[in-house]
Amino acid sequence: MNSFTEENYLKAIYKLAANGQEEVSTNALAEKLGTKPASVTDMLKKLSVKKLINYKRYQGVSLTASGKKIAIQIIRKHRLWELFLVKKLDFGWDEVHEIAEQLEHIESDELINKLEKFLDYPRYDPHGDPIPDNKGRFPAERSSLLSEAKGELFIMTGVVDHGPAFLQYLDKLGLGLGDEIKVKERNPYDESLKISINKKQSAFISHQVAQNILVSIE
Amino acid sequence: MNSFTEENYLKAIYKLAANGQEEVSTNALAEKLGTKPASVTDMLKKLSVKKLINYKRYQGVSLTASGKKIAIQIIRKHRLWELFLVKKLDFGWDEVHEIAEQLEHIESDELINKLEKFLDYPRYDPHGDPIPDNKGRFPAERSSLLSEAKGELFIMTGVVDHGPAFLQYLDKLGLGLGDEIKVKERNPYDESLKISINKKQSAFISHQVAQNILVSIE
DNA sequence: ATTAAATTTTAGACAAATCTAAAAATATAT
DNA sequence: ATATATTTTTAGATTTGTCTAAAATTTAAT
Repeated sequence: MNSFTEENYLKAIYKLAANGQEEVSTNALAEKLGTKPASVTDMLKKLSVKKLINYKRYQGVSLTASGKKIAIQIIRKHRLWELFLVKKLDFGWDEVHEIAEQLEHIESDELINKLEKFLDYPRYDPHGDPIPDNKGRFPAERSSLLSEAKGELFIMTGVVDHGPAFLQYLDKLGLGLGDEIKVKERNPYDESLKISINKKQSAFISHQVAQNILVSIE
Repeated sequence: MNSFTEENYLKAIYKLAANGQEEVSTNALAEKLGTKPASVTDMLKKLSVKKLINYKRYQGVSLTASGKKIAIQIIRKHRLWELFLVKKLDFGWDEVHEIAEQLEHIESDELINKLEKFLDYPRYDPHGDPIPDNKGRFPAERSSLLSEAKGELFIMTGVVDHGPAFLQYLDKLGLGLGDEIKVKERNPYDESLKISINKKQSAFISHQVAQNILVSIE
C-alpha cells in the first residue's frame, strides 16, 4: 500500500537513475516532480523508513530491490495502459500520457495481467518503449538513435522525446513506428538528413529530430 | 476538479437519495462511507461552499443540479468500466466492483466517451444497472422484482444485491442476465419459488433471493 | 586552504481529510 | 410538556504532502 505520491517518487528515481548516474540528487527529483527540494527531503525520509530507497543525507538516493520492483511495476502499468488507449480506444500517441499517468496507479495485479493478455502480451508501447513482463523483465533493447546509426536502411522502433509537439511533427511527416527509413543523404555541415519513408515520400529532418528517433539495429 | 473523496460523498448522497427520501442524513452518509458523522459534517460544509449540495445544519442534505451532474457522471464511469472489465478482460461480475471504484475517478471525458464507443454504447452494466449517456440521461426502467412480478415467464435483467456472495450463488445456480426464468411453483408459506432456467435446469429459490432478482416487465 | 556558491536539510506552518470528546439541536416518550 | 434519547455539530488534535525561510553541508573556485 503506497500512495500515488510515493509511487511517483519511486518512478521518478527509477527514471533519473536509468539515464545516467546511480545516485539521484534531491534537486533533480524536485525538478522532475515539479516540487521543492525541501518536500523531496521529507518524502525521502519516509521512503527510506519503508526501505524502498537507500538514503543518506546529502548523499543522494537510489532504489532498493523492493523499491525498484515497485517502480518497474508502475512503468509496466503505464505502458500497457498507453497501448490500450492507442490500440483499442483510438487515441493518438500524442494524447495518452496524461491519462496513463492516472491509470498507472490503479491497484490490481489481476487487472494488469488481464489487460496484458487482452493486448496479446505486447512487448512495446505506442512510443516503442519496452514493456516489462509481470516478473519485471524487460524485452531486449533493439534500437539506436537514427542520428548515430551506421547504415542506410532502418525500421523506426521508438522515440526519445515523448512530448506532443514532437509526436505531432512526426505525424505530419507521416513517420511512425514500424515505418522503413532509408537515409538518402547525410549533410555533414548540420548533420541533417534526407530520408525516404516506406519507399514513398521523402523528407528532410534536422539532427535534433534524428536524435529523437530510435531505429532497429539489425 | 474535485478530489476522490468529494466525488465519493456526492455519489453516496445520490445513491441514498435515490432509494428513499429526498434529504439525506449525516448518520446515513457516515454509515455508507465508513466514516464518522463529525467527518461528514466537515465535508458537507466544504461541498456546500462549492454549491454542490444544499445544506442547512441539522436539516440533512440534497444535491444541487451541478452536484447531481457530477454524481451521475461518476456512476456512468463506474458502470462503463465494470462492463469493460467483464466483457473485454473476462472478469466475473462478482469481481469488478472494487476495481471500478478506483477507475471511476480517472479524469478524462474523452476517455470515457471513447470507452463507451469501444463498448458499442451499452445501456446496462454487468449487473443490469442502467448506464447514463454523456448527457446524464438514463435508459428507461424495464424491470421489477421477481418476488413481486405478476406472470410466470420472465427475462432476468438485473440484481439488487451486488455483493460477491449473492452473485456467486447465482453463478452456482446457473442464473445470469438475459436468462429466461419460468416460475413453475409459488410456495405461499415462505414465498419461495420453483423455477426453470432457459427451459432447462430447475431450481428452488428463497423469497430473499427472489427479492434480489430483477426481471423484465415485458 | 579558505572563501564563495550551490545543494540539501531542518524548522515551522498550512490545507485536506480524518478522528475523539463534548456541546448543541432535534426527535421521542411518557 | 418536560425529560430522555438520538442526531448533529463544534472544538481541538492527527496525518499526509506540501511550502518558505533559515541553517547546515558539500562542491567549486581562486
